[in-house]
Amino acid sequence: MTHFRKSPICSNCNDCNRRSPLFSLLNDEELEAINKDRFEVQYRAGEMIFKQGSASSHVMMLTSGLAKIYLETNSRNLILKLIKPIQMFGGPGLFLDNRNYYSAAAIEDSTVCFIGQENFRQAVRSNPDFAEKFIEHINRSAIFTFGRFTDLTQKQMPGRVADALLYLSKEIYQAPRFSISLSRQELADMTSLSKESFIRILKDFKEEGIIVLNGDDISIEKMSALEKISQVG
Amino acid sequence: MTHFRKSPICSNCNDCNRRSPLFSLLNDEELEAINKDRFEVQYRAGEMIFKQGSASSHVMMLTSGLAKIYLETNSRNLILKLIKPIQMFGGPGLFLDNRNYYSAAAIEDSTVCFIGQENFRQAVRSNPDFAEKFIEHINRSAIFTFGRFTDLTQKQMPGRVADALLYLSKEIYQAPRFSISLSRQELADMTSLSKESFIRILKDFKEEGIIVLNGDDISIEKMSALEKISQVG
DNA sequence: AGAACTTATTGATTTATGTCAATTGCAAAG
DNA sequence: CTTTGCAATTGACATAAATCAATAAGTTCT
Repeated sequence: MTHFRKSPICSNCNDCNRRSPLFSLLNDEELEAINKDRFEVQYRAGEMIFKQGSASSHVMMLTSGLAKIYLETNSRNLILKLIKPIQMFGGPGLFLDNRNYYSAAAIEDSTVCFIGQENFRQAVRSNPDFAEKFIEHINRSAIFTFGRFTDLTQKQMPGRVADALLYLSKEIYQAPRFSISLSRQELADMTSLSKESFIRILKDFKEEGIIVLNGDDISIEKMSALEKISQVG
Repeated sequence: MTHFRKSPICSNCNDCNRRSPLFSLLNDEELEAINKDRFEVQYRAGEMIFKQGSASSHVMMLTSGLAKIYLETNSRNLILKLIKPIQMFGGPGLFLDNRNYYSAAAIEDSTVCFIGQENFRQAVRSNPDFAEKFIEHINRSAIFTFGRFTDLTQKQMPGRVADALLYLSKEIYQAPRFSISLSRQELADMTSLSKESFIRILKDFKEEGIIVLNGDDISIEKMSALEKISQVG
């Protein structure tokens, strides 16, 4: 009997199995070992999940809500990606020095499932399919980062704002119309722009009829125009 | 009897064993499988090794020379990192869609050893230590990329030029004095600056006595000043 | 050595983007 | 319903960095 509640969405690891291509490769025994140790923590919007530089002892799955993965620098934060259910995060320091190389924070109220590193590691060792799939996952992350890399270093403001909107629409909310739960500052942090600049471009898009904007409600009216802007940079 | 020559530095995989922490974990059998299939290709300075978007069928080791890994975009190239002997490259598309997500080209005359993907994959599957070490390697790359990411998006010109010089001095040439084999354009591509801007900052450093510059010969006179500039950004 | 190229350097100018400051809008607390 | 505080917006201005154009310095070829 514990006072830590498990989220309704994740009563046991079979839920993750159904939703994550990675865990479905585990056999009963491996799964049970992970399931036995795992625990969940609930975060309020805005709360930090872990901080860059701190010790990293678990692999994490976001089971509800929305979180941001971001790099902290002298001056500002740079949001690398958003995490939605059910996605894994917390990886890079694993198998290395067990430290976090980025920070994570909840954007909406969120639930995170913590999987013991040892169990995870054991699964990698004992299950080659799992190991391959995990490598695939890491590589996919690396490729995603490359994309961000070129986008942020080579495109100018309109292209980057378009990228952010397309990312939110296609990857996160999966709809042309959505109510955004990120602040303007966070949107700017996604694009490595100042919030003022981000707002200005957003206003331009609105005036050009590419989007309809009402506070936090955004509707993309001319998807192809936005894609064009993203491509041109 | 083949007309493809093997490089003197890499007569067989034991050389890589001695030099790469990764391959030393393989047993004789795994090593022999890899050794049997591997082949080497020699590149002249400037030649491309593979191109972003093309099919990726091998893991590669640079056994001699110097190469650049770079992302190609509409407008310019962005050098992600340099590869020197003996380092592995060519990874991200493996275990995924077997395509290259960046380009590679020789900066100096170079030799590349190609390791069949299937053999490599088999080693990952059969040898958990190797798998772990490989994951460690990928994670290290990811972390390196994060560093580049923040450097290029957050620092301004002097900080980025300082980063490039420090990287060349500490990681690549491992000396405070070196003769650079990259063109000014390539140096600019490392920092995501125009070549004119890079040259101007280099000139500033020279005038401030931080470096002595003579064509392609660079001597870092005030290492700590350069580190300071790098940190401040 | 000179011609034809390419690469590096420098200067003048334009442009993109950040910063600072003021105002507005909105939500929580009394 | 007002007050208080914070986020969003807008405008004016400053500055970092790119671009364009001209010259200089090397390279390669003959």
